[in-house]
Amino acid sequence: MAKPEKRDEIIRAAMELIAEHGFHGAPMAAVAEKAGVAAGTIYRYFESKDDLIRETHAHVEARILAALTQNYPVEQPVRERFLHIESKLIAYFLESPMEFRFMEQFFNSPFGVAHRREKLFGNKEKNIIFKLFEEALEQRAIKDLPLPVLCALAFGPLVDVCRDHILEFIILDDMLIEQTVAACWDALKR
Amino acid sequence: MAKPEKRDEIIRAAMELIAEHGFHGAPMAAVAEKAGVAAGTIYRYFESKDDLIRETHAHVEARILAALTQNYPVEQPVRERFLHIESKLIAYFLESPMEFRFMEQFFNSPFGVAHRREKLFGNKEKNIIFKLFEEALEQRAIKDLPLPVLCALAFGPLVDVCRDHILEFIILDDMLIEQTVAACWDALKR
Amino acid sequence: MAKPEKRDEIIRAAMELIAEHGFHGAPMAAVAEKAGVAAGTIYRYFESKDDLIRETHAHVEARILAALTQNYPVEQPVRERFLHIESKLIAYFLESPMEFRFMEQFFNSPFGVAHRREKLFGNKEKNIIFKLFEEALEQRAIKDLPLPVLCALAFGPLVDVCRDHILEFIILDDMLIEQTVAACWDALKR
Amino acid sequence: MAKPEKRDEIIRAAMELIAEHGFHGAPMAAVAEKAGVAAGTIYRYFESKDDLIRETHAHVEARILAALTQNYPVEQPVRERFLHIESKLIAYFLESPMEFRFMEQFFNSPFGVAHRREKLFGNKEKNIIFKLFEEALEQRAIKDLPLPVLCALAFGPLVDVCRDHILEFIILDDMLIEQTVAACWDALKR
DNA sequence: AATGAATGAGCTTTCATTCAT
DNA sequence: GATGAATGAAAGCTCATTCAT
Repeated sequence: MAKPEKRDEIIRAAMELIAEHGFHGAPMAAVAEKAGVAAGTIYRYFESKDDLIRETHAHVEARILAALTQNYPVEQPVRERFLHIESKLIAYFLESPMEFRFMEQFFNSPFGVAHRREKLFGNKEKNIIFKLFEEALEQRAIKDLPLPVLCALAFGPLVDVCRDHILEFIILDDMLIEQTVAACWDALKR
Repeated sequence: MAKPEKRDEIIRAAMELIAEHGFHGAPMAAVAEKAGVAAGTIYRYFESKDDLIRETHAHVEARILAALTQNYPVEQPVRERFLHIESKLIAYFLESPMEFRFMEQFFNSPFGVAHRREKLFGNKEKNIIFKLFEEALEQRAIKDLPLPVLCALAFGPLVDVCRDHILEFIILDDMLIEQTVAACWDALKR
Repeated sequence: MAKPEKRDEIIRAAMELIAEHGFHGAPMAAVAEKAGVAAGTIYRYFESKDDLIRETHAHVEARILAALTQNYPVEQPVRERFLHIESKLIAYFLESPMEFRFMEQFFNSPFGVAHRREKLFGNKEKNIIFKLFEEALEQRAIKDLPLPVLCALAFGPLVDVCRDHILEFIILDDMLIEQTVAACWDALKR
Repeated sequence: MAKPEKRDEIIRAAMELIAEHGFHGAPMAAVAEKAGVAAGTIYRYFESKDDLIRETHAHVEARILAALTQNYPVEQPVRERFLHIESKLIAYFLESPMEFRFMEQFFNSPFGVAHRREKLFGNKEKNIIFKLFEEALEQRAIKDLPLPVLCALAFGPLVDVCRDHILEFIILDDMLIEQTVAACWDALKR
């Protein structure tokens, strides 16, 4: 197996184990076995378990961002672009429940807090979502609230309904997805 | 120290350690030290670590429910009652950030999933929130959506903004709280 | 409850718990609960767990010796007396499986070794069995072997069959008991 | 140290500690230290302490069986074969007192009971001893008694005298061994 | 570069014993 | 005398990480 494939296998194994069993339930030996490598090999690609977790997160985040960006209707009004992002995100999570569960584990941990802090206050380039909200604010299309509050209104319910679907508390069909996304827009719009 | 005080001290210690460091940042030895008892003493009050966690959750949940119920405006329209609950909940969380963080850890764990499943599908008496949503649905005051979705719209953003406040990503003043709660209502209302 | 009754209750509780679950499975707290006293109370009657075990053994041993001595046919030939002892012993063990199991636990432990050493080499008065063997040796009724070997031939099989009966590997009826005892005599007799 | 040697060292350490101090005088840390490995290492070779004990027993049992089978006089009458087995067994135990004491601990424990039950009622191939007794029964060379009773008569005294020798209550010289074995045969023979 | 056996600190839990009431 | 809550050492076991091969 060539080098980058091995790295990917390790990340995939870590992601699935963490998604299913939490950080606790993903010992390095189990990650190694699932990835088809020796335990020591992981340490050639990642400095430590923490590093592996952060890199796994970066990997998943990149895939999610790619999914959101695909067919992004740049030319359309903010409302349409918002609905696009929300729908794509829900669709992605429902198709990739492992990645969803991994992200939940990640955010609900010291890693996630550090990551959000960096995103909000660091000097990294703003992502597509932040840009959309800023444009919407300028156009006075949405309520004049701080970015974190807008994110909360837009994504808080979305994440909750995805979780409930994955846990089989509800069944999210197209109709319900549309209604949920519309309700989130109601929360945001002026 | 009398018996119930010791139990309370242990619960408080567990709650704070779990809030700050998660379940695996809260070894029983640390809980014991923080509570000012010997490690073995915990097992006079709780069968196991799992039991301690569940009892800690029950303790916090009872306190939250008490806070919501206090001065609950039974006679007023559903919208006012909804605003009451949301405001009280935010107020409680901001005053008790440890309890908030504990609840987050709890819900994001096998305990939390089991607890929600029981709440949704078990035969326990419906709580004040479920009752309010059902009344609101009957009056056609809110969108006709499944209970879990309504909860997501009402509490998803609320929890997010509380977390952001506690992590000092934003500062939730009275004005901002009011606006956030109003936005949640916008998401729900027909 | 008067003092000696309490002591007896503790001994009975210890005996039964040790018989059923071994020394491991008889924590002092369980002994106390079974005896209907507080944990600390045991230490008024016995210095330590070891002491309790030794006293429990002495208690059971005395009861067994009493059973053997009852109706002991002093006037009859050694063979008849031997058969009496063997039969009484088997009868006692089958009626009191708890005591049998306790004795097995006891002998198979450091306590038991010390106790036998004391019995063989100490200056305590010889018991009925030792006296019987010595008389039989004088009369040249049995093989000229050291006392421990005679005990082994006489009681080794007996203990084994009692254990097998209690564990339900065999059913010891009167016929089988008689045959077994007779076989033991065959081993001893000249 | 190569892999199988390490496993053997652990078994040897466990066997000796259990022989000398019983199951609860053999904590895993002590076994590890005596074997010259780290505590965790044991768990690479054995699933649990129970597993280690069972494997240690299997190891010792295999060695004993090998000793009995060596030079087994297949062609000779049952009596000679019986005397062979008894003598070899005594010889083996006296040469390997640790293994003898380990086996005593093992049989006097839940493990041993389960093991005997399996041997008596399971469908495993009969061992050399059971086969010998069955042949002897067919030839009407020995008393018509259930297998467990025959075992008791044959091995009960044998085990007792070995124990007494190891504990230095008696000294088993060749003469005494021969006499004891002969006495056991007297118990069995018609 | 890859392996996987070995490590040992750290986890949860038990229990003989003490002592303030 | 009796109580039983409290103690804390010690148990079995796990797992991130290292390193000789």
